[in-house]
Amino acid sequence: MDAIEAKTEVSVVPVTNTFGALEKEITDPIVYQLVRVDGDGRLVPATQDEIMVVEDLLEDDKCEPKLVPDTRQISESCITEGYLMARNLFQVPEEKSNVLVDAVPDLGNIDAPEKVAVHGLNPFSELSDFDQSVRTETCFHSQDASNEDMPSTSAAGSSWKPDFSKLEGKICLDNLTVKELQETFKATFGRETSVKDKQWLKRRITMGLTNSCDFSCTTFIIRDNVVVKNGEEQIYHRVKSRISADSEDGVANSDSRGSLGDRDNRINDDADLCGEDVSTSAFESCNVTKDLDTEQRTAKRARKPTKRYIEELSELESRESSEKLASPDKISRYRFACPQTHMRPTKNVRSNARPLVTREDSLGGSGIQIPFVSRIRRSRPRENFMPLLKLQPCGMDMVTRKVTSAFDVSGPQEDKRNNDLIKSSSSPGWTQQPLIAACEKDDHYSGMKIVELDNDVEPNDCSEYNSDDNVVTVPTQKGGMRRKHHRPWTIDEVVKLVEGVARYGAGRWSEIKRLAFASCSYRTSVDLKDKWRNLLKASFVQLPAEKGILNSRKQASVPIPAAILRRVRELADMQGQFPPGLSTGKSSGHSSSDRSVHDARSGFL
DNA sequence: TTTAGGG
DNA sequence: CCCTAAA
Repeated sequence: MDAIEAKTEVSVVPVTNTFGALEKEITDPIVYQLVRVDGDGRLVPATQDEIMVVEDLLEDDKCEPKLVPDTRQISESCITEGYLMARNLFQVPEEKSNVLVDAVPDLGNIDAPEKVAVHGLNPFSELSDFDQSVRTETCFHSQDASNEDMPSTSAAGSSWKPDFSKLEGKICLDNLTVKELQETFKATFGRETSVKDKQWLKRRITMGLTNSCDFSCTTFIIRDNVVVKNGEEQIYHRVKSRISADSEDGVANSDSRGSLGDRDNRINDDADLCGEDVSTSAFESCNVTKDLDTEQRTAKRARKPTKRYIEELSELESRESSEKLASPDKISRYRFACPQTHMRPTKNVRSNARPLVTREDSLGGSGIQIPFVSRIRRSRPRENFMPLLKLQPCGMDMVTRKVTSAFDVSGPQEDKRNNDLIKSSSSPGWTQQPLIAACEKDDHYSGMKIVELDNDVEPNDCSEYNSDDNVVTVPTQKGGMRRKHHRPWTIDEVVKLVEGVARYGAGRWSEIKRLAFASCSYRTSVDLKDKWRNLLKASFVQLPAEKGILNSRKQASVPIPAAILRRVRELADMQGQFPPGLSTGKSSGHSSSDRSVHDARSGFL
């Protein structure tokens, strides 16, 4: 199980050559190669897809001194490389700060607070601002910041590692002076800083610690600008107010969501994430033997989904939300079938930021917070969606693909029902259809809204079906991009259609639809036309042999009563319609009785 | 937007 | 059923 899981992980580990280096890092003396940790611990070069995924991750961490998109991934690195975990002692080369700056060029950019302001959407900025106001008295200054400041003896150019083993008790960043913060900064990042901005320093340190592999390998965690030990955190957590706890979670999980928040400027309202999960996750992330349950919980820190993944899922859910508007009770059924996702509105502490909707996606066992991005691209979902996918079959994420296929379960069976013959109105299978259909999406549900009530014709009794008029379409993998769920025609509908044709004439499909099918919103005028065409064909095929054939062959669905077919042909004959190629002598041998009835009725034609 | 016809 | 041209 772990092996399987490991295969899907992508790790960024330092290597000594530039083989496979990401383009982004070409300028960096420290080169990272993207590898995948195989089940047996081997390092497998990453595929192009994985590289793209990681590139996505790196994009958001541009200003990060270290490439730590995910502690879990790093934990793999720890396992693989060993030295990462073993290395506890480190020295800050005080006079080598320039070298280090070179080694981590981006760090120079973040030195100035203004630079952060440019990036602006830093989750920690909100957190620290926020935390200050809710800071509790339990935060005490038990350590001198100089404890973190190590003597510097390391050689030039050697990779620097922070020493968290020196951390004992708690350190409340809020209580530190600027100087202490600067020293803490140095201990954390291994370089000096001249920034006087306490806020910025705290943010930086918090972020650095949170994103640090070495730190996550310790039993320390960060809570509310306070570095605490794992055990003590429990006690600490108890005295925290609820609202504060929310923000804490945001901090503790920021390595998995920080980049998201970075972009979206939000704070997660992680009400259901208990403190225990948070406190243990950091420790367990470096545990080699992880049972599945642990995996699930630590999955909170799983890798950030790709943009495309976010987009695709959001598109699905945007349709879900649309459907919610159209029919509130539909959503519950949909949920029943697809309980894995749920929307979660979150409030933003910042006044200048709009509330952002995220949802927790537990697909693939990873409860990743995914921002809900609404696609403003088009009013209607792209129709030629599948052709695009065909051009790029790898377009969808695996997870997304699973989602789509889940919607698609009814696809193969569809063809069985997809015949021109009409089911009897008492078809028992249909009443259960909505359960399946509820899981599918409809772009044309707008048709349901337009229910015209000028039903001056007859009391349409297709009402037994329009109670749940699921006009649903489903994006299919192959073939058509989306297909309306085949809705078998009932005899009632056929009769209405025939009568409608008789009254208004074949071709007036709009009229017939509006007047005779007012309550059957799922039948479009085109549907009527198509059905009539089929009826016509059927009638002319069956009529020559007529009466004998009707029920002789067992059809999957109930055949159209001969009487109806007869009338169809009469109408067709009368209106000059006849199936092309099947000329049965349009005005020749008819039963005169039928014709007379017909004449009387369609006199206005 | 509706109709007609092909797929 | 879907798509599209044509009106």
